[in-house]
Amino acid sequence: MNISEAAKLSGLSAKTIRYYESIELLSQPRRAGNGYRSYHHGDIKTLCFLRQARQFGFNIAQCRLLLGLYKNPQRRSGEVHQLVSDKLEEVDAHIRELGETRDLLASLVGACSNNDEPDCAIIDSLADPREQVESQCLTENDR
Amino acid sequence: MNISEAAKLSGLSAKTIRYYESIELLSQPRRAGNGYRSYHHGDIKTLCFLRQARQFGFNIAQCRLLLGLYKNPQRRSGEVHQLVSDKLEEVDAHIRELGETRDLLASLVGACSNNDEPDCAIIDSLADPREQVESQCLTENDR
DNA sequence: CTAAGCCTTACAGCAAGAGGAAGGTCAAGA
DNA sequence: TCTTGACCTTCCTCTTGCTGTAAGGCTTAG
Repeated sequence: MNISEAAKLSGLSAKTIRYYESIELLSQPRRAGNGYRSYHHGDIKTLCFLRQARQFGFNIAQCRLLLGLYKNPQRRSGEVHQLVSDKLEEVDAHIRELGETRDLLASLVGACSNNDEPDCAIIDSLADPREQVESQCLTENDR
Repeated sequence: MNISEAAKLSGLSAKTIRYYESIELLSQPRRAGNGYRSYHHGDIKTLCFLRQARQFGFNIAQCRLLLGLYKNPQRRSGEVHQLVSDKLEEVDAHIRELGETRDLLASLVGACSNNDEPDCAIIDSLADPREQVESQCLTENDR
């Protein structure tokens, strides 16, 4: 099948498939007589694997590792497990961080008088140099 | 004061300050006789404003809007409120999405036998083309 | 014969800076 | 006075993960 069919089945775009090939994340596919790329069932599974790994937040380097394990019949499942649980922790940390950001945003939203007057607690708070000092001291002390 | 002092006080890097100037997010600062950029108290507040806005997840275009409101004594606080509550919603949506990703990752981690054998439920699941069909149908139906 | 709809390669550009080269300036110490 | 180190300047390239576009070739239907 041609690249657009492979794209449809895998959920990646044709552009993305060619890009993965260009950075050697994917190996060169077979070519039909006219030079068109030709994909088969196993290729589609690989493409799906990459799409899902990317959706889970693995970057290209990590996808390379995962793909190596996928292709390796002698892999140890413990290695896969490690990569995935590391990612889980990373996502958890990101969620916590975003949660703090959300809470701060919510407190800004609550403090603003939200009318036609120029006075605005949000503006005041954003421009306040002190908003940074504490957290900077904290991170410095952390080290 | 010179740029590195302004950087320290604002929490931005000197690189970033120059970059903001190059994209005209910041106006040209005064220059000392030797050509060095020279910053004063009001500049520091502006820099802090930008640092905080970026930390809250506003992109450069949004920072431009916010900065316009900051500099405008005739602003209506309602406009600021709108921008910030939109961002709050955006962050909320992002958190929900990441939450789903985390749950899926956690289920993968739980399903893996995590040992020296090659059999791995994670690998199988990632390569499974069906994992995509439902969500794709959903998004298509949504339109 | 032509038009649409595929396919190919190759180059440019996006955000939001970080890193580094090459050179000018300034203040302190030998 | 000379040097050394820490600043500062501009300019250029690199990053990540693609997406857009140009210019051209193949295929199939009317």
